[in-house]
Amino acid sequence: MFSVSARTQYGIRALAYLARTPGWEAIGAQIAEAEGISPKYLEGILTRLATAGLVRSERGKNGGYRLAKPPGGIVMAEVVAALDGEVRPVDCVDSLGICDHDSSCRSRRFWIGLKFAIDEYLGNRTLADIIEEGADPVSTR
Amino acid sequence: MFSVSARTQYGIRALAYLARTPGWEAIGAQIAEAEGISPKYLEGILTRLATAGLVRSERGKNGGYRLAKPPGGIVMAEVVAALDGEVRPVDCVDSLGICDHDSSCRSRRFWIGLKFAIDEYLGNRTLADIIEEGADPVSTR
DNA sequence: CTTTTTCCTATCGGGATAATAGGATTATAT
DNA sequence: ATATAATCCTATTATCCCGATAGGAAAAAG
Repeated sequence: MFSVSARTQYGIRALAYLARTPGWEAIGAQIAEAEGISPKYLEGILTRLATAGLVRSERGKNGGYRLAKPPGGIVMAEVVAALDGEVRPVDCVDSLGICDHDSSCRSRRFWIGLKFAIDEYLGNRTLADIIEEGADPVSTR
Repeated sequence: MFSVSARTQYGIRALAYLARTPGWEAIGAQIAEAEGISPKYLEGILTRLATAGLVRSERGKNGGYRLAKPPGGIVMAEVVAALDGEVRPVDCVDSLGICDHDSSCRSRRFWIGLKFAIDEYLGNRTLADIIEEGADPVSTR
């Protein structure tokens, strides 16, 4: 339940690799090789991350990918949204009129509450929390 | 992302129906009819809920299903686990040795943290929170 | 012993995911 | 210019899971 796609896991690995790399830049093949990800599949992942503004890409010789911001500015909620879409336990979380029991639906509020809980967690962690050594992420709050 | 299966949504509807029913008992066909769920598919759902001890079933004439406990005792975390399994963002949350970067893996802790956040939310809501009218669930805590 | 109900097993179609392939585009360097 | 090295784009495939369906077996009541 609530399992994360390989795409998202690959994406986080790629971002973490970039964050560890001098200048935060590398070429796709290099990331794929180092992280053991299918190069062609990784391409699509990096494209999504670039579209979301988390990564910058440059084509042609001497091209490659680099983090668009420092790791502390890359919020995990954005990463997840870029790769697997917004957190949406049920379809009616953001659009009404899907079922006939409209806005008084109790379970809808239940799922919206879950969405908030997840979004709050993901919104308060950054790539820096993932790559840094030491205590648990944001344990100091 | 993090979408809930139709199975779980159906299951919650069925539980809510039982909770609203006098004596908390009804037959499968009746629930399916009232909630607009495929009867045969609902069978499997109710079987799962019965196996998990959330619902009691009785076969034969005058048989049917009933809640095994009062709605306030049916924790949503159990419901979700019975229908879609435990919350497990990544496979390595409860078993090590899946990847080679064992227990020092930072992203593993990240996902475990997310699991805890979800489990805490689901563990603090019951069926009673879903069926009752009024304010948001557990807003009084 | 008939009826009513849950239980068990098997199958099927659709959709998404992960992966692969081939080429088109862009930019650098020589 | 031209070769090279990289991202970008589009399409295809294989596989798995889910939602749904079907047919019957088992059990309990009357």
